[in-house]
Amino acid sequence: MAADAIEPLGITTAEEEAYRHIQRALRMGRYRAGDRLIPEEIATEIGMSRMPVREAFRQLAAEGLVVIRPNRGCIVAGLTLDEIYETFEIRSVLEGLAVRLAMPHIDVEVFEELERQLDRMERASQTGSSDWVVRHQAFHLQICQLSNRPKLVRQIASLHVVIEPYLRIWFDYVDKPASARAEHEILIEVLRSGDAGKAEIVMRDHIVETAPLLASFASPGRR
Amino acid sequence: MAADAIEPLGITTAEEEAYRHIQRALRMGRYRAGDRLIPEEIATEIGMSRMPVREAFRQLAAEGLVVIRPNRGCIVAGLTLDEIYETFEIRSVLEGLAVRLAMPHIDVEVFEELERQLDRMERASQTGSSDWVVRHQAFHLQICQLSNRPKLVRQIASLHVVIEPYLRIWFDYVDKPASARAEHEILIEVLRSGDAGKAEIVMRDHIVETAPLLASFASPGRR
DNA sequence: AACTGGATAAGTGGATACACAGATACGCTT
DNA sequence: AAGCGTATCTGTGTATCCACTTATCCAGTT
Repeated sequence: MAADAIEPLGITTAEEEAYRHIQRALRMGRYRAGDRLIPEEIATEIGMSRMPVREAFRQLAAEGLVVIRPNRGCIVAGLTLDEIYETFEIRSVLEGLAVRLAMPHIDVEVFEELERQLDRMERASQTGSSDWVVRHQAFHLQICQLSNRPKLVRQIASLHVVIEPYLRIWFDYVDKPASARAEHEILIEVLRSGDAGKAEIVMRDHIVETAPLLASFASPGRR
Repeated sequence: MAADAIEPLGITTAEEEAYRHIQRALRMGRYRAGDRLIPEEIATEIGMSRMPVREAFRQLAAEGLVVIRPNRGCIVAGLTLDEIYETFEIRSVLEGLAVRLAMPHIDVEVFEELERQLDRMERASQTGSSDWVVRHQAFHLQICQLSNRPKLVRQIASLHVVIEPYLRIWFDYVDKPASARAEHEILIEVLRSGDAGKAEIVMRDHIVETAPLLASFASPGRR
């Protein structure tokens, strides 16, 4: 099929495309919290009608990236300070669980891969905020995925997306990957120890401790 | 306005109505896993067009209650045994977190209310499975809400909905509210102790321990 | 001058009709 | 009987229209 040549892997429905398009924009912080997302506008931007865009809105709303108010359209969700904390709290227990469950599936190759990830993270930190945030997420998800719990990983990934714009801002202001490297080395260290319970605690602490640092900076607009 | 008299609180858009309608049916176990949900059918059932139904599907899919496969429509999501376990694992850490954060907000009135809830649960257990499951969820959510973390409570509630049909089947087969009462009394007891860390552990154990009991019964169809 | 009220404009939510593509099922050919 | 092609069905996307809510603005009133 000719279509196959153009889109090699995966069927790209219009709704999927709209979803990806808007999500990318939100992750990159292109919109600010409270901005209205006009279906008409986005539809013409991607070259489709309003319906798939509306359906993409629903999906994004379910993930907490936007808020749909009846008859008043779709606005970009902004996290209050409390909500940022809350998100990190939730992340901490979910990723803590993930790392505990991952422990039995960890072998030597994993550590090599994680070290490589850390190197990539450090290199990316010199390139710019975007790359570092992406690599940082990849590092965390890499560990979580070893738990072999698809739904759990999915929820964690979803939370990462929600806080991504805030992480970017944070990075741009403080440029703090130096200590980040050390912190993540500690994570790998506890994985090496083989103590699942301890790993869970370390992961939880690691996550909640970064929350106040991040929250101390102005969030990209409030509700 | 006359409309106010008919619908006293909250604007009920058609999409909202479709969502509630389908969700209720799914919670009650009216459909079995793998059943196809035909937009046309449901639309005429509630008296609206297919469009709001389609959007309701999206929302339900985001919550994991249904699965939308491209060009192949919407089917009721079934949980495999592994997925039931996984859901309980996630619930355990989230509700554990909730109860830990709830601890500072607990006072005397709370215990009175929780005891009343337990009584209602026990009375409901004689009425039938439906009532007991609802009361049981209410009891858990009551505690979680004290954490004052809206997003966290929302996620927990969403997980409750997903496992609700399985809880109903479980109840119908074993009728075990007797030991359930004792277990939940223990929960209240640890809340009284004021030890947040201990409460978290007790809640986590309470939840994961019920999973294997529930999973030992046939789930309502598989994927 | 500030506040309230209504008129008007804009945008969302929903209905309907239609075109297209993928999936399933059936029947045909070999 | 197995493989293949076709037919039909259904889901997805587009276009258009309408109703209703919300938002804006201007004028009138106090």
